[in-house]
Amino acid sequence: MKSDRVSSEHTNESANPLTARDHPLPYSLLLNHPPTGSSDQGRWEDFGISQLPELRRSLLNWYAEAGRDLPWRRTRDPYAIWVSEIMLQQTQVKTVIPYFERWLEQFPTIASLADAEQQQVLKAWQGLGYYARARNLHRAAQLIVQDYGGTFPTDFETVIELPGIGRTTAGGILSAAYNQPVAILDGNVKRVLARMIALEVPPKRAIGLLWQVSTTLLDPIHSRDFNQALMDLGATLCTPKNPACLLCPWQTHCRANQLNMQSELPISENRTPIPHKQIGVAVIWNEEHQILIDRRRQEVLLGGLWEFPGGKIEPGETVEACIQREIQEEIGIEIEVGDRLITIDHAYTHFRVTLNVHHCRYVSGEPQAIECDEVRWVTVDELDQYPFPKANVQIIEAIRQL
DNA sequence: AAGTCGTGGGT
DNA sequence: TACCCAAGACT
Repeated sequence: MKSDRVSSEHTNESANPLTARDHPLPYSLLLNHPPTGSSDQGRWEDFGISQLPELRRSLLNWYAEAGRDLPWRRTRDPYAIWVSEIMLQQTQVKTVIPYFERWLEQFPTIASLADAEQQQVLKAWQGLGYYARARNLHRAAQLIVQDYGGTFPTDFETVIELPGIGRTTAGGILSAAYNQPVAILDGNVKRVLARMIALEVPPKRAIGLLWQVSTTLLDPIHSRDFNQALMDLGATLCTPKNPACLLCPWQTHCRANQLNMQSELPISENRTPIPHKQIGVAVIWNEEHQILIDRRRQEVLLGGLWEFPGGKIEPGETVEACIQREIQEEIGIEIEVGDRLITIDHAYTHFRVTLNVHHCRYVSGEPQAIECDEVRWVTVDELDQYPFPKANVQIIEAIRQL
């Protein structure tokens, strides 16, 4: 276990002045039972001054025993911690670790990242998803070099202005790198706190309240460890399904556990069904046995990545007709649509697609970047050098197996 | 201020 | 299978 678990370079208690009693919870947000008599233990209002030391102590003690040993916890380099925080957005720890290790070898400093080409950066990010994170990380590195001499800033107001860094990520970086008492509210913390106070609305509907709770609970001395501990608690014990309440340091303080409602909380929003789109995709061969690929525009889904051109199949349209039309509209060339290469089903967050991929033969015209940033003829061996989204990597694999 | 933005893991 | 969810930010 780490020896520096309890650190104290930052001792500014006044930075965390809020107490629960300064911000009483509206009764409407509490789950059953009015706050009357002596039977109202566990209400959020009761996490006042007297409760806070015990809550903080018990969590920190648990963390010292059960906290995870993660690569980015072995450093205080704000750049490395920043990279980890960005990669970890909406992404599981297990997925991030290999990307994180490779990233720091390839881009060991802010300056080295700032100097890199965007294509290099996206290639290193390939497979992680949410590619705006990589584009913003790259842009922010260049801003830090330009405006702050390549040194990561230390004040919250400056950090949160950087592209890709919101309130939670700023708090995560500043507490982890400098032990500053800045609260966080990520998915883990939302779930833990929603259960602690038995929040009776979906966390999305009570963001302000949850920030208050996180800020109030935060240990002003051991801020780094406290925030890390809170996230570990959510990731390892206070899990979405089957939380291990018997092992939880806050078991006796948790209102959800008191009410035996830990499996019902937090309340989730009902989602609207997602659409399913049929897409025609062209693998266009020329007489030199090269393939035509295009680079997607920066702002759109998968912005900056390369793809095999194509588009949505209109109602009543055949796959072949769609491909021929899309290539004429988007690239400005004539092709002949041939055999089917592969069919790929892929699920994004807000829709599903079926890629109907066909071999095509180039016929005439000069390829133009009409609805993309760039088009290029490449050999099969050169495809590796370009960043592609996952569904297109599957197409490349199918091509290689020809 | 609801929609948008990827992919992998777990059930 | 299909669905949920993950160290959220941006528009």
